[in-house]
Amino acid sequence: MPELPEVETTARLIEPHVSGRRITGTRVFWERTLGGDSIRTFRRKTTGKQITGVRRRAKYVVLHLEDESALLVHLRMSGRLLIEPDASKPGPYVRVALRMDDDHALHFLDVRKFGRFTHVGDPAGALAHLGPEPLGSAFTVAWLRDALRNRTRMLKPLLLDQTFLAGLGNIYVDEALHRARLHPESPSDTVSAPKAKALHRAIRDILRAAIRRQGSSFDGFYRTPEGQPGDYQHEFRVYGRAGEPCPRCGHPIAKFVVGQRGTHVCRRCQRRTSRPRRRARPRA
DNA sequence: CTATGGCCCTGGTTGC
DNA sequence: TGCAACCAGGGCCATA
Repeated sequence: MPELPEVETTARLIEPHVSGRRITGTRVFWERTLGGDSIRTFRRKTTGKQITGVRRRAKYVVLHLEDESALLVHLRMSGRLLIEPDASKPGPYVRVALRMDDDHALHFLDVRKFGRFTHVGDPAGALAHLGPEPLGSAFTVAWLRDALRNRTRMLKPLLLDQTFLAGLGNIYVDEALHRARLHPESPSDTVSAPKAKALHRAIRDILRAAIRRQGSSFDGFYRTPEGQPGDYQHEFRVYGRAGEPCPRCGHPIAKFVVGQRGTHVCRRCQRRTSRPRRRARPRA
């Protein structure tokens, strides 16, 4: 599923095709993709506007418009952005199509309709609830160590919480926890300082490597805007490898559910830690 | 603050 | 073989 590396790749690849272009026409084929606006309202807000820049924040592709508003694109499960010749008629799963002033169009495809293509007047405000970027300067070892210590949730749900840290999804969390030898169900405040450091490094290394490989493709959904699959799935150590030997120790990879998410661990490498039991009161 | 569960969706997989 | 039930999955919302 598209997570930070896939969204980053998408943003980078569409940027040269849409930055500086003007939107000359908007078509919407599934209204709920707009996340609240009616088709009429959305068309009014976007048609004629110039796209001044493309960025990524968390798992959003942000298309900045000339009037300081923006389009927030969230790929969710199955969304994709494509650059198409304007003449081409939208394929079966296209939910939104923006015609550009250079005879190309930006298509938002989304089989499962979970994705969003939303216009917001104040992008900074709309994104303000998100946690730090894992590859940004605010995400330091010290920040992570302290942030983990100040919470009590299980590690995996916490790392998936976009208001805690922005951009990780199910795949890269499983990979990072395995790399750092941490158990997804360990309470975050039981993570030692050295482990926090290892987790910090694992997250950054994995995300950077995945971006270098243009993300991960394994279920027929994610492709770059150029139609190419990513390559990072070949580097998975635990995700989707239930029953296979752990690449580090050979112990079979286990799969179970944590916080309603399929979760992959090596039970030998990743030992669950728990909070010290309340000491029983010595009685008389 | 944390945990749980439902909802949104569809195509692919599983079970009978 | 055919068909229905089931499942994955990110974010959001309601509830406890």
